[in-house]
Amino acid sequence: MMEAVTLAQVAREAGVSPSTVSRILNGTANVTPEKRARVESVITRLNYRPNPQAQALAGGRSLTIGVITPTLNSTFYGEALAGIEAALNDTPYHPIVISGQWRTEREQEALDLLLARRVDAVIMMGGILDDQILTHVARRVPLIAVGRDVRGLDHSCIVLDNTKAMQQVARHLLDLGHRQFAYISGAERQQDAMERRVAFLDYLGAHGVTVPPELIQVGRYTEEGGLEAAEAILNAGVPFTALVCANDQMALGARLALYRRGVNVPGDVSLTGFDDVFTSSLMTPPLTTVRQAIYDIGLTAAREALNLLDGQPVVRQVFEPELIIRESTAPPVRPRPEGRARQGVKTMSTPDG
Amino acid sequence: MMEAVTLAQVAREAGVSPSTVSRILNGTANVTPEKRARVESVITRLNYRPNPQAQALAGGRSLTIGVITPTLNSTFYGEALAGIEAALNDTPYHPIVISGQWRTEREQEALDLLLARRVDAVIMMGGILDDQILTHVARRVPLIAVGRDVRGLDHSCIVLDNTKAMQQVARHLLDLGHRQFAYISGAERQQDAMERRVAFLDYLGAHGVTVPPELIQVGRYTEEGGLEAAEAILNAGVPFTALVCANDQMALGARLALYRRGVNVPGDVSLTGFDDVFTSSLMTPPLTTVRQAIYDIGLTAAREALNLLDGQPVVRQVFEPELIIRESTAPPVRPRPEGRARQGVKTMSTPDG
DNA sequence: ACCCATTTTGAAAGCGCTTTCAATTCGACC
DNA sequence: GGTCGAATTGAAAGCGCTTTCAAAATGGGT
Repeated sequence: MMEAVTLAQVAREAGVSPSTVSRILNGTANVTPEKRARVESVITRLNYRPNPQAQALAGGRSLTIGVITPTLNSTFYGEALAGIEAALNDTPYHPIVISGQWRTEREQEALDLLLARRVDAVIMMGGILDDQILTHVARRVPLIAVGRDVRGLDHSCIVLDNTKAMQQVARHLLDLGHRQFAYISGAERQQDAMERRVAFLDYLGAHGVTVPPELIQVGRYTEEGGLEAAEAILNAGVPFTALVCANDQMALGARLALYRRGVNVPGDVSLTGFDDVFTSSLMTPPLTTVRQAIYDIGLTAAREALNLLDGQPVVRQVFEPELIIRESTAPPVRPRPEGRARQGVKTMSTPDG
Repeated sequence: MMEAVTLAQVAREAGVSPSTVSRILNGTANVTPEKRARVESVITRLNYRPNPQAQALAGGRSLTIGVITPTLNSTFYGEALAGIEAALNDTPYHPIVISGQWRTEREQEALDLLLARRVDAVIMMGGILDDQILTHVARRVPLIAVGRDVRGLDHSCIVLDNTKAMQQVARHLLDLGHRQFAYISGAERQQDAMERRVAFLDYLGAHGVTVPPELIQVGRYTEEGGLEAAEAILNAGVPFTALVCANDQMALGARLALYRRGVNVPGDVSLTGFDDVFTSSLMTPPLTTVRQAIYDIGLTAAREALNLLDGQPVVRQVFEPELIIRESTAPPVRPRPEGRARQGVKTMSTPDG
């Protein structure tokens, strides 16, 4: 709808060859200051902006970085995206985001699409695609994995120390005096879900506490999943004083389940999450959780991707978790006799005293 | 890192000219079935995928659609993005998203970037950029505005009937018996924030109810803003039984402020939001709000953009709001004597209060 | 069988840029 | 002042595709 200015026009206008303009644009070679000034003034006068498609074609680089996120409408991954965007902001690169929907075939499609688009690098956030496929892709294009370990791509992984994180949660609750726990896990095929569950149960075990199998439920990392899992746990009829969730979203769902049963948080049950999604600080009560510096993780991921592109060495990054204690956890106060609760309300009972 | 297959290779392999392959790819002209079959088999055998950059350069279209969203980590806009992604999914087009951060200069940058990237169309979600700038841009590239009216671009706007929506909220609360209201507004420079506030106050006024100015606060559409606004309202010392928020995010913040003051929802105060963000159904208590079919709005926006690209006529779309009554609203039971709220006491409301 | 109007096809010219490669200019030095 | 190496510049060949344009193949009619 409007003729765009081309490099050739700039060159003509400035009385130099296209090559020279290109060199100035890319800093590829020395140019007389006088000519440089001339060209630059023409560029601003004409408001010239190089055509990325042409640059991509001629330069063999698309100047785009593909990002695969599990979902677009999540506060958690959204913040990672914000970090990536910020990191790329003053580089010539640009993110191009596709969601994988937690589905293998969708992730595969996304990957194919990105490769077809000739992205210069790929950032894979989470995801359930096989390590094997990822290592294979990594041979074609620089790849950074976020929130998961990929066998054979150790350097390009950015992960959180899930084990340490869960140990902090467990210790916090143990310190408060809790001995009866329930646990809501993420989808088991996701690596970090496994890590978190194992870390939690092991730590408890090491301190002489075991969790009854009925009180361990899978919540698929979603709010609905957390809600259903919490209901299943409440229905089990086994007493517990602390409910630990493998992420904040499930904690939110669980919170509603507890609310509906009239279970007071943290009065009757202490509740914890994982991630420190922004809205967790606004829950009623604000949620005790483990902070993942997800924005920074996104930032780092993008920077690492750029390093990879530069041929610079990258190194596996492990982010340290930070326990954020808010108001959803408290000592297990009053022992509450079984069956005392209002009608229709399943009750928790007696902490060990 | 791996030699990509080119159209020329396919042509050679299939014993036809590049032009023919191109024609088959784009359906630009008839081709003998026999040749078509031959070429297609070669394409699948070689797993050929056209280079989008080359297509863009030669075809004059970049096959991308620029999307400007206020922020990347919002459930609300995230869902719109999901809708856009879905709509574009089986078209050759692809979204490229930039966030505007509610800042004029940032939005302008985003727009410039998209134009520099030669996007074929632009979808502008919300935003505070001048109508004038947008109409100007719209002359260069097809533009769809979401959630705002742009003077002179009526056809390309997709909006919600904010007035009707707020009237529904007001009526609902009025019907419940509320007469004393407080209101938390969005940032005033945003069009819909104005529309909602005016609609709400006017409707109330028409029914003989006025809202004291101290009970009208601006919350910038953010959670923190909502929290602060609610505190200001509580500090005003003027009694009210219903707190109406111009979006769900502010309602979430306000909820926390109420919780901290020991104000029971909906026992002491009824709370309403706007948007029906996914997590609103999981608040404690689940939030009464107005549903914007934001995913569908995203879907529609993308389709309209495609229509615009096809040169087809587009028409202004007005989405109908739907009041979603949940548990955060109830009749105003006990009149609350001034200043009764317990300092520092946190009470959860229970369902069957 | 022949002619002419259609279809189908291929050759070739770009799209806007980068990047050799070779030519030109410059400056330092003898 | 002339020579040589280094620095600067321009011509031209692509990058992988689309799209005229004209040539070749087809087929219907007589």
